[in-house]
This record gives sequence, structure tokens and C-alpha cells, in this order.
Amino acid sequence: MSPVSEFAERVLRVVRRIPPGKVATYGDVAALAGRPGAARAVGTVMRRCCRRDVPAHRVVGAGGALGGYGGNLELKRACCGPRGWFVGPHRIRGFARVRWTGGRSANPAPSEPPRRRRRILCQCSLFAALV
DNA sequence: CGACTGACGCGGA
DNA sequence: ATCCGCGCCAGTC
Repeated sequence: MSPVSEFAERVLRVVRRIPPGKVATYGDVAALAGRPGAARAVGTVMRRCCRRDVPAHRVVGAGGALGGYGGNLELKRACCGPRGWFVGPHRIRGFARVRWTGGRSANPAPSEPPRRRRRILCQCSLFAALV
């Protein structure tokens, strides 16, 4: 099963490495996955991915934009909203600060309030309580 | 194999 | 700041 291409797998692994309270852009993820410029392809992988260990909500657009999310923007905001880092009307607040570019664990994520998980409703909503 | 699609990125108007 | 178009790459038809 999982006829997942190596590229996709690499992307998933990268996204999994994004520390709580941090975000990475599609472009960065693509680069970290070894395919600079494949930001769009990353989006494709994300959309298709349904794994709970892949914090897709931490992947944002360039410059701190939220990104498409297939219209589930409010959902994404909810995922990141609670506290940790903040989401402005249409942009991640302090994007430069919470941006994660693959830094070798040199990013002390701002204390993240532990949250209980809820039932898995969909690939995205399940992160609503995880940040 | 070719064409279309899209959770993207960037420069220009 | 907003809108538009082109280029990008992998996935799907």
C-alpha cells in the first residue's frame, strides 16, 4: 500500500519535524525535502495527506500568509489561534519569529499549553486542539 | 506520453 | 495593499 512517492514521504517527514509553535512555508518544506521550488507540489502532498502525525496546519504560505487550505482558512486559524503564536486577519503574526527553516533544534518553541485531543473529524480539524 | 490541476511563489500593474 | 499572470513541480486523468 501507500504508493507514496519518496518525495511525498520526505515532505511528510519534514513537516513532522516542525516544532510546536513554529511554522514553515511550503517553499521551505519543499527545499528541506530536497526539491526547492516545489512548493506547489508540497501543497499537493499536504492536501492528500491524512496522517495525524503530520501537522499540516504548521505549513503556511510565503511571507506568513495562511495559504489556500481549500477554503478551510478559518479552520486553520482555529488550529493556530488558541494562543501560542498568533494569526492576524490574513497573516501569521511575528512570522519571522515563529518561522522554522529546519533549524537544528535550535528553536525553543514558546511554551505550548498542553491540550487534550478531540475526536478525529477530518485531516485538518483533528489539529484544532494540537496547534 | 500529453494535458489539466492545485493547501504555491514572485514580480509587475 | 490588491489583483493578475507566469513559472514552478508532483499527482492525477
